Amino acid sequence: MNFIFLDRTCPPRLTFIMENRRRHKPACPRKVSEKKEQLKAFLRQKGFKSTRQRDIIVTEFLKTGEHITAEDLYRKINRKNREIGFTTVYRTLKLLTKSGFATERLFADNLTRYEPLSAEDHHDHLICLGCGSIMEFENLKMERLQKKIADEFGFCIITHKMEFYGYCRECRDKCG
Amino acid sequence: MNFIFLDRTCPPRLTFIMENRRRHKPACPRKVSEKKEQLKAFLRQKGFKSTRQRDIIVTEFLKTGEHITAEDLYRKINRKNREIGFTTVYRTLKLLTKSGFATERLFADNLTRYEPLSAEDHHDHLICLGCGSIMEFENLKMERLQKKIADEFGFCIITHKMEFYGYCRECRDKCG
DNA sequence: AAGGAAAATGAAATTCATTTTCAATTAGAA
DNA sequence: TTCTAATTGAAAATGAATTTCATTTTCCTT
Ligand SMILES: [Mn+2]
Ligand SMILES: [Mn+2]
Ligand SMILES: [Zn+2]
Ligand SMILES: [Zn+2]
Repeated sequence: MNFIFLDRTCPPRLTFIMENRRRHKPACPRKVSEKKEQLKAFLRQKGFKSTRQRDIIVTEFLKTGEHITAEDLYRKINRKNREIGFTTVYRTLKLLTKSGFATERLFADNLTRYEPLSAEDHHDHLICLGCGSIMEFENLKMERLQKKIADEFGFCIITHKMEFYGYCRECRDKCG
Repeated sequence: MNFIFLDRTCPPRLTFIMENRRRHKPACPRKVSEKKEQLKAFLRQKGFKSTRQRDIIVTEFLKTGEHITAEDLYRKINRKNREIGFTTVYRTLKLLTKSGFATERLFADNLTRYEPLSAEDHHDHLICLGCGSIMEFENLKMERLQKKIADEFGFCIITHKMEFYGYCRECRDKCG
């Protein structure tokens, strides 16, 4: 598991955030196999091949459900399947991303994480510097305000990135 | 100069953004020397030393005024001062950051840039995928809304990151 | 003005996540 | 089954960021 040392810029102080401890939101088995069917169809349609490795990797990725690095997913898979290489895990996550089944995220610790999420779907993140938990939100008012600000500049937004770093309820209560 | 290839995640399409072309906002000479005095006082107070290299690097950094990589600042300085090394430019930018005279920024191209800005001062960015220009904004309503969202999660925000990627007025008009 | 300790410098080496290479293997169409 | 293109995985390459270390410089103390 990745222990993340997040180097905060402003006050020259080091905090660390641990591996994502958010209660998992693993897709239910039905959803997982549904996704897998979609992917299989997609691969076939594009002339890609379905392989044992891809199946295992995708299954594990969808089961896990949240912001995971290629490295961590590899380790998780490697426990049971010693023969699957890191490179294949890495490439499968890239493939999923390009195919619209996953989204790449780069948070402040500068490690690439993936989450099973169709490309169109959007949300932003609250990241706890204490325990590393990641909360997600979507706020219409926010999106509207963003558009309004952009408009004032004559700027047309294609994507945006919004992340809050701070302390979650538990960590705030604990550390004061 | 850094030509930045920004790999957008969603639609698997490559765009590139060129070196920051924003009209420069170099601090006026008076402000520059004022800052330099402040820094000198700071260094002395902390037991650091004032050196010819630091003076040159800081001067050039403050003159430049905007989001620049260590590499680019080095190249700029190296034209006139062949004997100043990259490492020293890098270390000076780090020092300025730790001292609160500069802020580190990591945009989507994953290169560390620095801007001369005191740590407390805050703004967000609009980044043009066409020409690489970077616009800055600050919006009170936005900050309040962020706080409101965080509050709903019992989350206490320490810092946040908000960046819009898209096309500026000129690029929008040009490319349609 | 020396002298000396601590800090700074810069070339080169290291780190570390990410990405690519390449030879061997495999999927799946014919 | 055969053939071809795709896939795999170990190892190498990449590239920005950071550290190392021998040398030089600053600046405080005699
Ligand atoms: Mn998410
Ligand atoms: Mn800025
Ligand atoms: Zn927490
Ligand atoms: Zn533009």
